[in-house]
Amino acid sequence: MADAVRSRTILHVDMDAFFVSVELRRRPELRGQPVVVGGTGNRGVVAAASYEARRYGVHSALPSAVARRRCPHAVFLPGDHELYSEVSTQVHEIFGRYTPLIEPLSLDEAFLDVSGAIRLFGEGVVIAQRIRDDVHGELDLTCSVGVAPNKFLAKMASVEAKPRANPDGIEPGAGVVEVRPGEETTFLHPLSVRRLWGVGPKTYEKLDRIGVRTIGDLSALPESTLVSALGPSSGHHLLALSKGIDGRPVEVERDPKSIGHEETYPHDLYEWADLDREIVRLSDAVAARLRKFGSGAKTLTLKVRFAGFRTVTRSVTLPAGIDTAPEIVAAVQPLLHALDVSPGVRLLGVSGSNFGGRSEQLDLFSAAPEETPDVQRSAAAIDQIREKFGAASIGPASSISGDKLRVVRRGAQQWGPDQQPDHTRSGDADVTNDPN
DNA sequence: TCACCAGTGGAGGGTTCG
DNA sequence: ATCACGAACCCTCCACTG
Repeated sequence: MADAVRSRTILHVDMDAFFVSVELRRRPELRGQPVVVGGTGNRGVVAAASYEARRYGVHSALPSAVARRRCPHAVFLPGDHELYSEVSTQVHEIFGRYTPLIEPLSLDEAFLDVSGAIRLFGEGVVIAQRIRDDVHGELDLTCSVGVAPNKFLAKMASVEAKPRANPDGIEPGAGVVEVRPGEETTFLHPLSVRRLWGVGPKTYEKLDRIGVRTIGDLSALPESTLVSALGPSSGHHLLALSKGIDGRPVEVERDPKSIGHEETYPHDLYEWADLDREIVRLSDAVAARLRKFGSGAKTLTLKVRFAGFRTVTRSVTLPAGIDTAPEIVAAVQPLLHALDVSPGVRLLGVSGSNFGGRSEQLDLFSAAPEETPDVQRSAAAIDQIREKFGAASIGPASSISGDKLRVVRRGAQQWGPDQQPDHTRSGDADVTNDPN
């Protein structure tokens, strides 16, 4: 049983400015320039910034409008999620040469448990360097790698390994940084608590109020103090992290616990006709993904962000899981209609959780086709058509916009509404109904 | 019948992450 | 002076059950 606590070697691999770096492979003339990938519209955000752009204070999640002001001469690119996804798969293929224990964190980050690969390939830092060489040699991309006995420390180490941009210039990074067993506190304690996983602006504020600024400060606190400040779960967890303790395993496959879609509109919506149409679109998208996942959702949640940025959620839980658009609309639409939308709606979202129900029941009792309700049979037909002709080939009639006979789909908009062509003020509800 | 308790699950909001 | 999207997790309140 002592084997259960045998020490591990974990890598955290983080691609450098991933989306931008992928774009630069096909736009080499832009190398060395400030380049920004992300939402191009006024309500979008930055998804990735080149290190040249970071010198001007442009970083991911920054509103595009602010980025444009800080760095007007930057080249702004809309982003190509599908391409990044493909390249990410190629990067993971390289990881797979060294270990099957890969936990993707996002398209550009992953944890690797290489404990079992050391005898074959060498120490953690050796594997880390080989991965960097493979990625650079084969894909023309660079990455930074942290090596440590657990996930948390590996992640912290990879940040230290990264290049840094400041107004004066760009410092190249070390590429690989290792935190060896025994060095945990020396490495961690001088760093700001802000760097801890789970400490955002709000938690930092709370910690700052009780005089905690570095991870060392936090580690010296009695657990009871931290628990009363942050709650039992976070308190316990953060204290462990501050001591370099993190027992979470690298998890290869994690089933999602919710599936949802949300969208920010280029103009606020006021008309029920528009809102209902959007509810149908979002429900249809969620339903399709639920069916693909092979499970119904018992809890459906509606999310509404009003023009003033106030956000509310409303949810219902049904006795059985559902996975078709009409059923989801029926569950979610009344939630929306119970709200006062007169302030204007900036964002709508629909999501399903609490999985279970339909698919399993169908398996259990294997209903005869003629007993299958119409909604489910037509949903299956829709899935087949989309399989053959693409996702945009078919959609609910009520999601077709009035003026153009075209299924309204904006699946590509990942980082906010696209740049709007100067809008024709011809009877568009969201424009003409502005109360002012 | 009442007061209290523990456990559970829903609802709604908030925070954090990439 | 403007703030995406998708998801996970946490907290608090509340109703119900025994």
